[in-house]
Amino acid sequence: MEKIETQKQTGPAAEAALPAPEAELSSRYQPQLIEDAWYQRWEREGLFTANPASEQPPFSIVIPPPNVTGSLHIGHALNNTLQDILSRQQRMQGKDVLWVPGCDHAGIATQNVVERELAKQKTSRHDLGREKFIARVWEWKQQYGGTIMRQLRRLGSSLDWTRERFTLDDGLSAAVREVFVRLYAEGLIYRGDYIINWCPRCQTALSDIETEHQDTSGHFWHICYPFADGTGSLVVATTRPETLLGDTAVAVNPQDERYRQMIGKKIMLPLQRVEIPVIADDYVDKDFGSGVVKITPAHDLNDFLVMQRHPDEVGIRNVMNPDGTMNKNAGHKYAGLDRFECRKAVLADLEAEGLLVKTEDHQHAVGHCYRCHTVVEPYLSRQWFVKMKPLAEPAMAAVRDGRIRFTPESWTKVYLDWMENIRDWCISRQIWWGHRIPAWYCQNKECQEVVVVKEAPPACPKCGGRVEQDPDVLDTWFSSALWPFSTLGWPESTPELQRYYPTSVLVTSWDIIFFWVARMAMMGLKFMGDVPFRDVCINSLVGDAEGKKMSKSKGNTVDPLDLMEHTGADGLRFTMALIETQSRYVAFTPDRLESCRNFMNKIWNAARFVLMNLDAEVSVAPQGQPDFADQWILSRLDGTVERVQNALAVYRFSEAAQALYDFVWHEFCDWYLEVIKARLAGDPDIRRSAQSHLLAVWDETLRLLHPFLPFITEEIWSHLPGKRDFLMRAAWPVPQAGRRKPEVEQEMGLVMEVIYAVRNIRGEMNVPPAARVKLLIRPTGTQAGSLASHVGVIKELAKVSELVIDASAVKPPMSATAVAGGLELFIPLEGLIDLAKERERLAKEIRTLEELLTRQEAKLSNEQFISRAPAEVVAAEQAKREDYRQRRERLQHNLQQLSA
RNA sequence: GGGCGGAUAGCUCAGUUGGUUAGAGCGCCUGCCUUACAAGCAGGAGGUCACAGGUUCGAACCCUGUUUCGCCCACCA
Repeated sequence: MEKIETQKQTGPAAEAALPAPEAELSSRYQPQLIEDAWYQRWEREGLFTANPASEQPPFSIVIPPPNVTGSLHIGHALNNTLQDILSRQQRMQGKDVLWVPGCDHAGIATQNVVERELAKQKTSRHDLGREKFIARVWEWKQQYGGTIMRQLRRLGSSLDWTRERFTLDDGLSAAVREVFVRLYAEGLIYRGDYIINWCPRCQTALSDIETEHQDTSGHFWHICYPFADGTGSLVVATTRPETLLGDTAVAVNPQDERYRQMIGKKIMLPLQRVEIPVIADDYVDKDFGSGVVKITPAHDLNDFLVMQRHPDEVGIRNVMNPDGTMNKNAGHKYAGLDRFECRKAVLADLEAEGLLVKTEDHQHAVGHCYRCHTVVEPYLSRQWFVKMKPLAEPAMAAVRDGRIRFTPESWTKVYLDWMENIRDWCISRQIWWGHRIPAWYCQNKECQEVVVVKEAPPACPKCGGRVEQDPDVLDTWFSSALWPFSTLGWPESTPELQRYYPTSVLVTSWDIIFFWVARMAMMGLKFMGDVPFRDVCINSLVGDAEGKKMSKSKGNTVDPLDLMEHTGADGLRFTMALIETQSRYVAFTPDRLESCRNFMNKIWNAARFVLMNLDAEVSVAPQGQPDFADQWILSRLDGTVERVQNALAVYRFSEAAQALYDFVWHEFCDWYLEVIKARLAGDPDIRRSAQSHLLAVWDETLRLLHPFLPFITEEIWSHLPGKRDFLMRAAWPVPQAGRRKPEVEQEMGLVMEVIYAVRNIRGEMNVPPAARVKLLIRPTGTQAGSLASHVGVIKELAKVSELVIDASAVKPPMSATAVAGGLELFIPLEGLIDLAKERERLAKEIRTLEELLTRQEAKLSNEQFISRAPAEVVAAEQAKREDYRQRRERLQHNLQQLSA
């Protein structure tokens, strides 16, 4: 109630902005005049709002929350179009639909954006301090954060805006703390010193999957490590010579005969002039390189693990600052140098000392920050981690036993493979924008208690000392992992949570299966005891015309808002549906968009035709018996309903869109509308019957189209006769067995064949379009009877002046001939016919038939085929051969006659 | 190193358990401003489905291998 009141206040202004529906459709399709208005009407009427108290079965989707920093790109357009198609279809099918909108705070990304703003103003987050900086980000969020949500409205997304969420909302933040505290209590969250991926530019830890490995051509430097006692040396190879400064051991394989004697000896580490031991560890592959590995525990994961296995022999020396420069442990000569500068300096110095044995080119994968693409440094630091194995087990089971089902199915393996090899998740980030880790440390040096609780404790519960909260925040994906239940009110037991969890389907792209889908599965099972979604529909990534991934840096992006400006939201939506074929990448090409815009125009014009041929009093209830053409189109429509329904049920959006396109354009417009014109111009009774059936078919077609094309269909619908509620809440069509008429479709097929054949002759013979021709049909079988009732249609659509059907007809001398479905067609073309041309045309047709016949004979002379193929297949092939034979004979006969 | 996906018309792509003359959009050619639509209508050309084997009565589709393009994962310094 309250909501409606507030809306009324803004009502008059909004109302004034809406154009009053006109009696007729404008002669041109102008989407920009109708789309925003309809969205406002739907939203004001509460048509997007779910009703937890509803009697209807629920259907729910949570949006993959876009980054607050973002604006709508083509991938969002695709992803949200698909979700909206499903939501609208389900709503029309009587479900109580909840599609939850919202944004992700996108920790590092957003912080980077605001920091760049600050840099422009010659200041920084460090100048501002934590509190002021965070306030600044919130300000920024208030100002720009709504952009993408507005753009989703523009696209027509039927999101329930009364339930919009943001990952930093109070409720969602409470959920984050709840989860953290519970996992910590169970020992599934822990804190420790490990090698993590460190971005020296963002100055934060990253998880493994936030590190993107790129193959890079680098070098392999072989360096001489002399023994301390002067008895020789070992050669080690490295791709990162600057880490030499942090070496605390050299390792060989214990089985390696070459080095067995050296184990336990001391190396005098070059440049650093410190002694380090030679140790033995199985990790060393004796067949790789020299079989000797330098051990740098503070800057390499494997080396760190080696150190842990040899705690008494191997020390640790961190030689780098968080910003990627060398620290004083690196030695005064190198301290302060950037890591890559230091690399050069180290190499130069080794060279000078004659210790650089050789330099090889080397291809290797180098980790880069997924946010800023800086080279990531393996770095020893104290971080928070989630223990993943116990969480992954149930998440794997849920997929294995089908409680979660991927579409396309092939993603299942990707998901499971990753889960099988999962490693603990580093969740702490050294940034400020995000959920602060709910851990407090007692400042009393004697105590040092770590307190992990949901709300800040006033003092240390153990010693009463002062506590300070951990300065770090959580990985953004930690809160995203809770999205399917945190948005529904968890940990409170809300009606929404009861009703809409598990959600029905998750629609997302494959690039975030690990980041998001897998983690939601784990967290949902852990905290809700059930999967977060039943189906995972994986949509494509949209590339450019060359199939390249779109990115701002490549400059090959297209702005969906520009596209909608040009084509309307519906045109873009249809393009998105048509393009989604479940392959990894789909190419966005402007001609595809163009053809969809043309389709919108076709629909608009069909609507105009329908409207201008309806009288105001026409009722939707069909009057009188359906005519042959009505039966045909209803049969085709019914098939289309089934195709679209089946395709959507398995998320084959392209197939569904294609079925709609074909039906509307090539059946409804090309044939039904053309055929019905005569009846609409006929006697009042005939006209009325035609109108009512036309309206019924069009009515249902609009319903079928609506989930794909909500705006244009709603607009057209509103102009149809009769007092009409929103199309958006009309019932979606269902297939009705009684409407399928294979015999009618077959008969219509024959009529179409005749018309095609005549048109072909006209086209090939260059008969002027306006000129009418005579047509003589000689039936051979039983088709004559059925054909007789379609004389009018054939005459009209094939531009025939006079049509004779006669089994004893004789081919008139100067005439063109064709054979269609057991019928022989003669078109007398005295004066018009070009004999040579007709001979050529016939000869070509005969050649085609001859080729087919040869193939057919070969097939049928194969005894294996006759004996082993199913009888109906053999029969069909035989019938085909007969058909080809007859047609060839007729045409040959006619050709001879023509030559005579 | 492991895994995945693609190779079909000039271009971008469909082709759902193997069985009509392999389809669409765009482009191309011919003719049309025919009162819903030139953002359109009618007709047409264009493909040894990457290659080589195999399974089968029958393969674009299933199997094996090859070539080639792309992607994902990975603690060989």
